[in-house]
This record gives sequence, structure tokens and C-alpha cells, in this order.
Amino acid sequence: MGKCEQCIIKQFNSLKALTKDELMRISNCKTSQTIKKGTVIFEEGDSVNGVYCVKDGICKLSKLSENGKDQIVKMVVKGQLLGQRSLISDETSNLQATALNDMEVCFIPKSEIIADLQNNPKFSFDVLKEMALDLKEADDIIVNMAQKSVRQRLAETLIHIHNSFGVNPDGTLSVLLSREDFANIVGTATESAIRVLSQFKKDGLISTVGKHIKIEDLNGLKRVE
Amino acid sequence: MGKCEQCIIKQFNSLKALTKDELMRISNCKTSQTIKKGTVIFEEGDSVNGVYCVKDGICKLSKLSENGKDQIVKMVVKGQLLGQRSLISDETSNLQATALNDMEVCFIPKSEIIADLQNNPKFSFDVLKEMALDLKEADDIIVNMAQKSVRQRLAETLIHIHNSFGVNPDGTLSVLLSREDFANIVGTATESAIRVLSQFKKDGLISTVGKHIKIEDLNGLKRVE
DNA sequence: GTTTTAATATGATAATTATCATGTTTTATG
DNA sequence: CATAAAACATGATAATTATCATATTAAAAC
Repeated sequence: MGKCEQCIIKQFNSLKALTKDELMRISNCKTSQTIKKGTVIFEEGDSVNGVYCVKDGICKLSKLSENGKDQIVKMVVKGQLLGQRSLISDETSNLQATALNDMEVCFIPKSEIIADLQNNPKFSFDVLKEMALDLKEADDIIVNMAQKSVRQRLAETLIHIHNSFGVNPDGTLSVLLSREDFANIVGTATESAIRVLSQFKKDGLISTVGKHIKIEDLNGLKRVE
Repeated sequence: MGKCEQCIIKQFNSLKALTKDELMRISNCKTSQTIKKGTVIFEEGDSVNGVYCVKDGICKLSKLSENGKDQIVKMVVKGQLLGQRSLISDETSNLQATALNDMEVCFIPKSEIIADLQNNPKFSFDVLKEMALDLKEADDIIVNMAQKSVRQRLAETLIHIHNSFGVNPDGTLSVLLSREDFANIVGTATESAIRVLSQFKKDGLISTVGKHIKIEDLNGLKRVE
């Protein structure tokens, strides 16, 4: 099993703020896992007894609404941590995590991480910084949800995925989502998401290769109203 | 000027995790302020060079959208801290803070607080816990915005204000908001918010005394669809 | 206290989005 | 490879919400 102190992934998250000794301790109690696409990693109400460090792959964080829709709140990609929030609040999870493709993760038990959070101010301050950014993003999503049209939100979602998660060699978005996923990010009916994407295609803003989407006119998407 | 180490307000926020020595140091550099209703405490893009500890009164945190609406993201009440997020991220503010009534606050300069965040793990962990709760609330708002109707959101807003901020002796909500404020919390047009509130009144769910709103049927509001 | 301004209220209509129905294409499975 | 199942697509229609117009009431300013 890989050693945390040598793992390159931690450069992308707060674990980089840990000392070599702390990393070695964590390395000894962590477990590596492969998670298949579609697997529910944890669901709302679960006690998540630790933190996942995502070495590869992508997952969605979502919450079931009373109307049966599964609103996607955030996506967690390679390099990021998963499950810190409920761990810090010492609560069961508020969200469900589902793998969007095959994932490689390391699971670090709660007790180890909590000890470091309480003893290493550099680490806890770094986690705090990450959480402050998450909160800012969440605030911005609230504003978008409240004030922008489905068309705008979907255009911005495409741009966000493009900019934050990158593209494949052929230019298609590296994150492959179903139309239903898009609808659940934007907060609309699946049919509406399909309709808007079809329109974007007609307007030459995007093209599709199978289920893969390629942004053809980024500035056009930015101008969508 | 009051002394932080003796101030009762800190029991309601993370400042309680500071040591007596730290509190005395902060006490010496803090400034007390009275803020009049309607005053913009800071706006989007401002460098907020410290944290406000709200001793009395309420303010709204909002963000201007491109369509001209000022979406309210959160309300900060007596006992809470204001401005920590942008301070921690070391960024200009993402939100505007506006006093909803006359406020009493203490302003603690950034340098003092940052030093404590980096040196006192108990304090930074407490701030982290608060921020984790803020993030959870924000996630829940995203889900509500995306999946619930204006009627439902407005009903839940009334319930939230009732439960979290309390009522006056006559039973009316202690937080006095304009119809426009309600619209900007719910993310709808002012006319729509007015219409829904009128309907709630007709349905006997609420009553009004001037601009003050009283919840008459809490369970009824919970059942709104 | 009157005038002016802002906030609240309501109707009419338009725009947006959801829902239901149904067909097609793609993917999974025996 | 045939068949079932899921995902995608599109039309018709209904429901929700926004916008514009216009009163009415309340609050602020002179």
C-alpha cells in the first residue's frame, strides 16, 4: 500500500499541512479502496467515520428532496477530500456521495484526523480555508439558483465543468454526466435539461459525441440569457 | 469600553474558545460601534480587515445578481460573528452586509484574530465547526431553492425566522423585514412574495400587525405545498 | 399637516418551467 | 444477436412565476 508521506495527491488538499510524523501515522491506519462507478459511498444519515482522500475519479454530493429529485450540491474530484464536513460537525452526513466513475480513494479513520485537527493549527487552518471556499461557492450557487434561468444555470454548469474539471484529448468534457445529472445540478426537470442542451446544440454552442459534450463556443455560452 | 474577557456575548460564538490572555489582548485593540438600521457595513469587493462580533441587532448578507436583485444568503444575529469567511480566505468580501435594525458590534482587527486562528487549535477548530454548520445550511438552501416552490420557500422562511430568531411579546416575528427582503430571501419577485403572504393571511396561516407578521398556524405553514 | 415618496397590494398578461404522453436511440443482459 | 431496459428526445398542455400597469396605503420630508 502507498505511503501518505510520499503520495503526491496530498499536495492538492489540506493533508499537505500535516507533518511527516503525522502522515506516517495516518499512513499506517488508512485503507485504500477502489469504488465502482455508480456506487453510493455514503448516504444521507450515515455516520461517516472518517475522511476519503480522492486519488482518482469523481463523485457527486447530492441530497434527496421531498419531491423525489436528487439535487446535486457539489462534485468532488481527484485531489480533494470527501466527508470532512460531517466529520467536523460530528454529525451524520447531510448529503449522499455517489461515484460518477471508477474511483481510487484512501479512507482515513475519524480518530486520526480529529486528533490532528485539534493539535496541528496549521492543518486545521488549512481545512478551515478550504471550507471557507466551499462556503463561498455554495453562496454563489444559492444566488444563481434564485436569480438565474435554467438556460443560464445550465450554460454556467457546462462552463464550470469545463474550467474546473478539464477536457479529454478530443475536447469533450472529462466529466461524463447523464442528462438527469445535469438536471439535478441545475435544479430542473430532466426533460427541461434535455431541451436546453438540444437548443444549445442547435445554436452551435456545444456539440456531442455520443454522450460526451464538447463546448464549441465558450463565449457564446457565457452570453446565454 | 467593555472587556471581552467579561463579555457574555462570546458564549454564543467561537470567541469563547480563546484563553483569558488572548481575550484581554483582543479587548485592547477592538473597537465598539453602533450601526444604524440600513447602514451597509461592508459591500461585495470590500476588504474586511477584521471580524465583527454582533452584540445586538441583526444584519443581512446578500449578493447583487446581474438581474439587479439583491439575493439574501444569510442573516447574522446577536451573538454571531460577521466577516470571518472572507478573512479566513484572505479575500475581499463575496457578500454585502446591511444592518436590518440598529446594531451594537465590536470590531476585532484581522491581525489579532488571524494570529489566534493560527496558534490556538481549540479556537480554529471551533471556528471550523461553525463554518461547517454554515456550509450545511447553505447546502440545504441550495436544495430548497432548486426543488421547492416559492410558496414552500416562503413558508419555510417564516418558520425559520420564527424558530431561529424568536418572537416579540405580542407573538410577532422579532425580525422585521420588508416584502422586498422576503422576496430576496426566497429568490422571487417582490410582487410574488406579496401575493403569497396575502394568501397566507387569507388562509389564516399568518396575521399582520402593521408590517409585523405573526404566525397563527405553524403546522399549517409546515404543510404548505 | 400637507406633500412627496416609498411600500404594499392586486389585476392582466407574458414568459418560463413542469408534467404527461409517446417515440426513438442507446446500452445492458440473457 | 435478440430483447429488455434505460436514457434521450420532443410535442402538447398545465402550472408556476415574472413582468407591467395601476391603485392604495403608509411613511418620510418639508
